[in-house]
Amino acid sequence: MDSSRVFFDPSYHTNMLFVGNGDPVFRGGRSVMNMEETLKRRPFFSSSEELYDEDYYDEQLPEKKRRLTPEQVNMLEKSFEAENKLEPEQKTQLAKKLGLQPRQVAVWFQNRRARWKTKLLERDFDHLKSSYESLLSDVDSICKENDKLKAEIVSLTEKLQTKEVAAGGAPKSEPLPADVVPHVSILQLNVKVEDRLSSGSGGSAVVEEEDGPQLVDSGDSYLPKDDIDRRNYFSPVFAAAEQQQHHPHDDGEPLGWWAWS
DNA sequence: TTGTGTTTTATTGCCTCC
DNA sequence: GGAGGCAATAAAACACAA
Repeated sequence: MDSSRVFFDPSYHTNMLFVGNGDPVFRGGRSVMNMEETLKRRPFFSSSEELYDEDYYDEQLPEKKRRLTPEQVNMLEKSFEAENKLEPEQKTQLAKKLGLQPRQVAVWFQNRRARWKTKLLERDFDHLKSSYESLLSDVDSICKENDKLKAEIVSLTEKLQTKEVAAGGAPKSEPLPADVVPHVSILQLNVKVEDRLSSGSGGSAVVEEEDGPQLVDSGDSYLPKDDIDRRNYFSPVFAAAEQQQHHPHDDGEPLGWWAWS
């Protein structure tokens, strides 16, 4: 066999290519080539029919991975942008056009969908995290406001009592029981948070997106919209709010929702 | 140059759909 | 049951700091 012969391993279902001595055509380095260079250095790319030519096969040699050229990737990206799933006919056409095996095109799309999904999940994570942080900051300011109002109530009650005593006679009004005030504030908090979730501006982009649950590239998300009570996502916030009511000066990091198991 | 972390290409095994 | 999708994973290719 000609030692300079280029072939690929059919058992691998790819066009992994090696010269006859078993060395890959481009060993090491950064094999970023344009199509012209590719065709010069990869005779197997010159005709897609050759990819199916049994004479090109040699089953005994090891296989190596081969990166796609920027041109191939560009074309695949464009196809993916148009439609992220491949019809069989489109797969065959694309494979022919790019000088690849249909299997490679399918694999590329599969991996591309996986990368896309990862990106979406990362974005959802970021949105939820910032939404959570923003809610937490609301909780903080509401708690402060609550403390202020409680102090005001105490002060006004005292003033009232003083006036009643000064006017002669026993005070008619009793101070509010201490546990009443926190309940009021939690109620306020829930109302306010719900307002944020349902209002059109200022809150998380995730919960406010108008798209349905299906995954469409611009503005889609893995977060369900209508079918799940949104408060389920934020229930730990409410719990945190209540906890903060009871232990408002606890030090240390709040336990983020992303830390749940 | 080399060690190491990341990205890309490809396989495997399981699942669903027709 | 075959085709195609996905998750998990392997391993080559690549990037980059030391």
